[in-house]
Amino acid sequence: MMAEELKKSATQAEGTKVRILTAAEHLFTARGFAGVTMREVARRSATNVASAHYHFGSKEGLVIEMLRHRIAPINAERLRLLDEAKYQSGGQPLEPIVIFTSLLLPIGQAATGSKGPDSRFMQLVGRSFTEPASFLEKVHRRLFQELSDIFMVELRRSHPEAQEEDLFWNLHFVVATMLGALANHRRLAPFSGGLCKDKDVAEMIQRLIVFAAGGFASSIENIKPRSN
Amino acid sequence: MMAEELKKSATQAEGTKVRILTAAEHLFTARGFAGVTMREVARRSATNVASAHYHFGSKEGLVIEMLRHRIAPINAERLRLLDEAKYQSGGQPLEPIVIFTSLLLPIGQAATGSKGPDSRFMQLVGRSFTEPASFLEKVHRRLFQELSDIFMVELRRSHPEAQEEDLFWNLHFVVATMLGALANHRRLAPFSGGLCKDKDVAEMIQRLIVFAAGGFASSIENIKPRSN
DNA sequence: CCTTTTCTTAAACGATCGTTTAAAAAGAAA
DNA sequence: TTTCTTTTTAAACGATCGTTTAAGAAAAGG
Repeated sequence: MMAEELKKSATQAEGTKVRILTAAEHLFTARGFAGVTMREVARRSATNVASAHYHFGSKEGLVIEMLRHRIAPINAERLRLLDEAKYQSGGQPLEPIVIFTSLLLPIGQAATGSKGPDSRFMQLVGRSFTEPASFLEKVHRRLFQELSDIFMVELRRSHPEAQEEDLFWNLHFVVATMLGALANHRRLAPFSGGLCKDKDVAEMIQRLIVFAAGGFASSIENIKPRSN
Repeated sequence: MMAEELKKSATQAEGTKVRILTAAEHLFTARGFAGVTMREVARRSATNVASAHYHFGSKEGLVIEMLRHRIAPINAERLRLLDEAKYQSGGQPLEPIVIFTSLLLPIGQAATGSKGPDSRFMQLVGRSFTEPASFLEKVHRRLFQELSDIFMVELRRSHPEAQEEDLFWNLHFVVATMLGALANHRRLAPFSGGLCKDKDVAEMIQRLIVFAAGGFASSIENIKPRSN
């Protein structure tokens, strides 16, 4: 190989990796990690089973890379929105609803991508938290620990008098609400008798932000009333 | 067989069914539906693979029966608490937090069962909503449709002026929060740096009820302010 | 050109899956 | 006991899994 590691290396084989990743994403989304075989991934990406092992080492490696490949841009957008809000507030603590908007909006945008309503990918992300596969814990820590810390700092700035424990619990609940709503939406919507439409993910995100901010405010205030 | 179908039939074989169900619950909880083999269930329950097929027909049948066997009592307790609240209110519409307490408390009690903190079973319930297996949708409808309708009636009585769509969306979010919090707790708690303890499920449920009620109230009021 | 590394492929390996078969064991009814 | 049904068991069936091997094709470097 050439010594210039910095070059994009979009030369060859990179196309194969992307094809495999895309096929894997669609298949894992539809049928789960354990429900998809490497042979199906190979067939859908028009490659070979050994090729996927060559590029990703194992099925686990493929799952990890697929998640990272998709989630990293979403997290980048989250941090961008948060920085933007911090800049606009001019050093003042952010309102919780602004913080949660930065956290929730990008995942909604990702769910309403150009290529149709691929809201099912959100089900895959939610699933990655409930799947028993232990190797996912490392992925989650690598993908979300830093993000969690950064948002926690803003939450603390907006509620300097709150107990650390309460802030954690309620951020925890906000994330759980987001994961639960996005992951379970397709299964929960039918219970509304068709009133919760499957398509309009954007509307759901807006409602979700209001709900999460309301739950957070209610909990913080009920436990330790604001004094300022 | 005898003609008395009403007899409890606790005679024989019933013990085998229970042993298989218990073993299946523990294994499915630890490693998911696709991650557990019928041979493992047979070994753990000290039976034979063919025995499980004799009693439950298939692996799907075993999963369905295991879920029903566990969730049915929880739903019964939910309805009992709701009836009790309705009786005590004397015909007055119930406060949303009372409705949500009836909905959320029983699942917390089930998670703090006598045999140690089997909070992992809640992860299994949450997983059953994100798993791709389509046969689960029928189970969910059978187990939760009636419950959903009953709780929806009480929500409507407590908010007669709200739009049907808004009520559905926010009940939807409450359930999603519950599922998300219970299912993801073990994966989310580490992000708090150990502040969210794994053991105290009861405390989490109490916080969850406050959070859910607050989110619900905030959403309903923001969309259509109460006039009475 | 030739050499070396990177990538792709067909074929096979060993293991394990859900399910079924057929016969023996256990229980209930007579 | 004898007869009939219900339950348990060992063994096997056919299919499919993730992974590896080994050889060839393609690309890169000289």
